[in-house]
Amino acid sequence: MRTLAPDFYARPVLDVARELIGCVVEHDGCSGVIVETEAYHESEPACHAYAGLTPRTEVLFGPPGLAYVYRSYGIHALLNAVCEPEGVGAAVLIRALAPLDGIELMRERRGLVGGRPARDVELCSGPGKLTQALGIRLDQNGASLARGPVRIGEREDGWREPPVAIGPRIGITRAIDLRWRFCAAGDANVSRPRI
DNA sequence: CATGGGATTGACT
DNA sequence: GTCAATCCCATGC
Repeated sequence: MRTLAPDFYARPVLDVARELIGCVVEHDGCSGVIVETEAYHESEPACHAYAGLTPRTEVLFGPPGLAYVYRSYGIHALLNAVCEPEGVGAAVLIRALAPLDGIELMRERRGLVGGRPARDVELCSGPGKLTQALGIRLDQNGASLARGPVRIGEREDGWREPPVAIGPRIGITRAIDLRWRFCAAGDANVSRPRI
């Protein structure tokens, strides 16, 4: 896989969020196609960087192309790609994948869902699910997305990106009017609520 | 130093 | 539809 260079991320976060749809995330024997993203920027209060430069947000303000991984609700690790030039706090949250390789390993990592093994569409259809399925943990915070262990790259098999649907971001309480969520239209792996 | 909220999920009514 | 699980860290006293 040809991984995306830091230049790709050193641009307006909305452009990167849209263009990451259709790219591939790879980690520890598993991979999937990105079908849902959200953009976050220091200028709006739903972004962690809105609070300024703190130990928590240090990576967000760092160079583009790094992984920003943080714990959500005390339980889930959420994967973001740091964007915009160094010094600007912005990132794209990876919210859902279409499973590609290592599906049985993903199923093992996801464990039982409703008392039975997860169906394919339950493996990566949410930001906490996909990190669990790929084995991405907090210790990957600050790592390079070009060099790994978590890598993001372009597909080389001629797959065409579907139309992208746009809507408001999910699960936040502030800046809920911004339509900064991007989904591969009609893809079954997009999390709820669907646009 | 204590407290409280959050970019979620899964189980249950 | 409701609700608990559970951790990091920002905030305030």
